[in-house]
Amino acid sequence: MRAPSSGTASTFPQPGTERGYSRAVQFSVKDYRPDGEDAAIAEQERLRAFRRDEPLAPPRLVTGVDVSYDPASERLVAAAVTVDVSTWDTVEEVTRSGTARFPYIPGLLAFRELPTLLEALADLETAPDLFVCDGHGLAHPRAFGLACHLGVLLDVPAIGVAKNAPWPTDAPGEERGDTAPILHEGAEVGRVLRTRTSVKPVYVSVGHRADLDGACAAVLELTRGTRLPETTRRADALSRRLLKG
DNA sequence: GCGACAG
DNA sequence: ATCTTGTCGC
Repeated sequence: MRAPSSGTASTFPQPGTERGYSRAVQFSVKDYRPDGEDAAIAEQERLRAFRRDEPLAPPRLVTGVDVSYDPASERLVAAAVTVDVSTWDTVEEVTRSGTARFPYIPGLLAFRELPTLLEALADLETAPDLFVCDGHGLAHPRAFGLACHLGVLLDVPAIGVAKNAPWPTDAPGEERGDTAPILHEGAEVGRVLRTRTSVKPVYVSVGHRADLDGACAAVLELTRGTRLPETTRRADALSRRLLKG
């Protein structure tokens, strides 16, 4: 499917059409901020048509993204860390500091974090095989969480790994690797995945250009002895270190 | 009306 | 998201 012709006065980016800002992600956006909650929801529903499913091959370069926030200053710091899964080395880091211009509203997290995050990602020099987001993808009330949003705007493979459930789910078994489905109207839109035996599971869902089996396999690969993916941990550490330090 | 609600 | 250290257990 192609981007819709902009006959209206939409200032929103057309997926996959932006060029020149970054060699890696080829996307630019100065101020991606809908005017209110209804407009934000409409934007999610507009972009949802561009989301695609694709088999995800075992990735070598994986980029974890995360955003830290300081309520006092209303300052955001976004970080992205690319890890070479074959060596466990960090091969690239980018960060960006910004100001919160959209409130945190459950279901609309992307509008708060994406502007700063996209600016950080524009500095990436190497395109990874997969982006791992700190939040949901398809396991979202409108089936368009942060991982879908980021994936579609940049037209890159992306998955969501959240620390909390989007809605009540069954619990997986206690062993690492055990899963339970995240169901929405009978369809499996994500998976509760136990990444460490007897430790609270994570919530995995596809964002864009990935499949759930491949997503879960990648997450298990990235969680050797930790609950959260190594990519997420490094991005989190980097963003909060910059926020404070 | 009230509470819950990815980060 | 953030406020916050050590501590118990595998």
